[in-house]
Amino acid sequence: MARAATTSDAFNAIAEPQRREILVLLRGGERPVTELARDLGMSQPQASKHLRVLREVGLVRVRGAGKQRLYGLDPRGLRPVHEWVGGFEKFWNETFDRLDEYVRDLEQGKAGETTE
Amino acid sequence: MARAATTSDAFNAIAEPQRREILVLLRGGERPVTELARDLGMSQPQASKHLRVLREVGLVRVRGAGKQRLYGLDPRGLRPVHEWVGGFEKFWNETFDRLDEYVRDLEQGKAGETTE
DNA sequence: TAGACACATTCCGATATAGGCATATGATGG
DNA sequence: CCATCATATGCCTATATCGGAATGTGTCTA
Repeated sequence: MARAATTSDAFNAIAEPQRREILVLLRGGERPVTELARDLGMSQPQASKHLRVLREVGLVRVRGAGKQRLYGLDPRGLRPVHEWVGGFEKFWNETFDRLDEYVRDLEQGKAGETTE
Repeated sequence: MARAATTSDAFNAIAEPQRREILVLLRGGERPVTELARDLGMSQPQASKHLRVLREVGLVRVRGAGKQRLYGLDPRGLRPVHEWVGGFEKFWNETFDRLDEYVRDLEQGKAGETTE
């Protein structure tokens, strides 16, 4: 079995840096494909392909505007990711002291061990 | 060019569901490989491989404890992900009304368009 | 030192990329 | 209807998986 499809969920979709950049750009408002491609220094086909993936996982919406197709953000798709990661937040805030101590223990190896 | 390595960063590492499950389990404390494998219904080699990836991106630490190797969470590696996704948070809270309106526009297509 | 137990690594096969390039599809204006 | 501009898709190559099976490495303990 190979790696899961990038279209399987938002986690896979945002694993690709260029797709993340697209999403960031779209925070500024809707944009046509060509503009995205130019601003991100990628080919138009690549931009279209990335946008297809983002569309399939529901992170982006399209609407036609004359000849152009304007892509806009649909950030709701990121909620699952935000929530999942949020489940770890307390580990680097609230409990930061204990965490540091904990990691230090791991590094030194309470039973003698390399952190690697 | 193929897809980026799963070890390239946390985003890629957590794209795999089983690795996310491992991290969730580790929130409860350190665990040896076999236990993780058993609890997640995967083979020991698979568990080891996933743990290797998580280790390489710094999401997990190991320490030897006798025959066993205890894996523990290092949630700091998730901060970049949390922060990146957090940049979109306002889009589904603060501005939720405007967002809904916005998405509705996209769906109907101000210029007549299918959302697809 | 040998045997057992815990874990890591290697080899294999099947698959899904990301990117480049060429080309098809779509909508607009004349 | 045709030329044009904006996008989408198809084809191809190289690569990095994920999973299974077998095997290597490391660490006790008798």
